[in-house]
Amino acid sequence: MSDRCNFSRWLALEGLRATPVRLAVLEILGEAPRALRAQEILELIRARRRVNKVTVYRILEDFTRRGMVRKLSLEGRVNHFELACEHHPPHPHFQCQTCREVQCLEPVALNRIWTELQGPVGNRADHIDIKVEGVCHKCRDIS
Amino acid sequence: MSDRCNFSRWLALEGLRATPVRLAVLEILGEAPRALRAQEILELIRARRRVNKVTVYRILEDFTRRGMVRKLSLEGRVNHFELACEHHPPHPHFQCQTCREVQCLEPVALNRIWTELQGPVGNRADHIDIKVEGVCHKCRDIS
DNA sequence: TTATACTTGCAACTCAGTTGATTTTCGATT
DNA sequence: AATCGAAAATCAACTGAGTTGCAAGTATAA
Ligand SMILES: [Mn+2]
Ligand SMILES: [Mn+2]
Ligand SMILES: [Zn+2]
Ligand SMILES: [Zn+2]
Repeated sequence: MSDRCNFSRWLALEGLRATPVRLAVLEILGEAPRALRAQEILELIRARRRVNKVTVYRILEDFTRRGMVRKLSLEGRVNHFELACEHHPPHPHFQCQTCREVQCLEPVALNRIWTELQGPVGNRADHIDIKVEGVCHKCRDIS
Repeated sequence: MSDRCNFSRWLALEGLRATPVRLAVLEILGEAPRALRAQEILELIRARRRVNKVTVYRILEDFTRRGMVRKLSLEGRVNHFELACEHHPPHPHFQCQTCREVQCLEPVALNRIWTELQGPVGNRADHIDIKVEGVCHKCRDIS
């Protein structure tokens, strides 16, 4: 996924130095087949280099503010992160109620329900998050 | 909202005693015009009686497991709760990115996109959560 | 009344995430 | 090459929503 992104160039465009930790965060998110928790990202970086958790949290927060990364609040207390590059448009997510694993679903057209979701007159809707909950195929096989 | 619910009877149907704290949780959620955080519920109960936070958290967890209450993961670390009685069918929510306030939106028909959201073959989708983010009318007026 | 299960309270804990201060690194300037 | 200032990383300590285990209280059943 998104192997086509030039992360060094992307950071330069944002006015950020292409430090090893920043590049590691982007590469790990770019290779991930699903949204990752901060702790998973931390452990994956630590497989290649020594790093403090605060650094990773601050980078993820900064990337989120800049819109380079999407922060997903799928369940309380633990956030998931995914790349928000041009190759990863927003899309719905599936979370299994048994194993808590998260899947990325294909983008859906929301044109028809978008206007219904604007809410009371005067609100400005910027984007829609869709989360589907259920039981994944792996957990269904077990039971 | 849902003044028509007989909470004592509902608890009896669930095989639960109609204790003062349980009734207070249901009454507060029934009167709330929006989803509430656990801490807000706690403070509203404390306006009428002494209560320990653990009791409220345990009641909310129990109600959620039984499907009497919906737990919303709108943003990391803080859950919101709302009544899931017959008068409150599931519906989308709006959260303002400025003041973080949550609004309940009208239910929308999802028939059309439901099948698209089933995901990879084999998953069983049970329900869909829709969260709209943006800026509420109050915060728009200010800026 | 006594036994039992249910409910609440208390204190201590967990853990993802945050804060502030300090040190290190890097790129520019001399 | 040495110096300097800003950006980046580190460290320890903290925050706070939610949890756990156990003791104490309360209602129901026998
Ligand atoms: Mn995704
Ligand atoms: Mn609602
Ligand atoms: Zn699963
Ligand atoms: Zn607002």
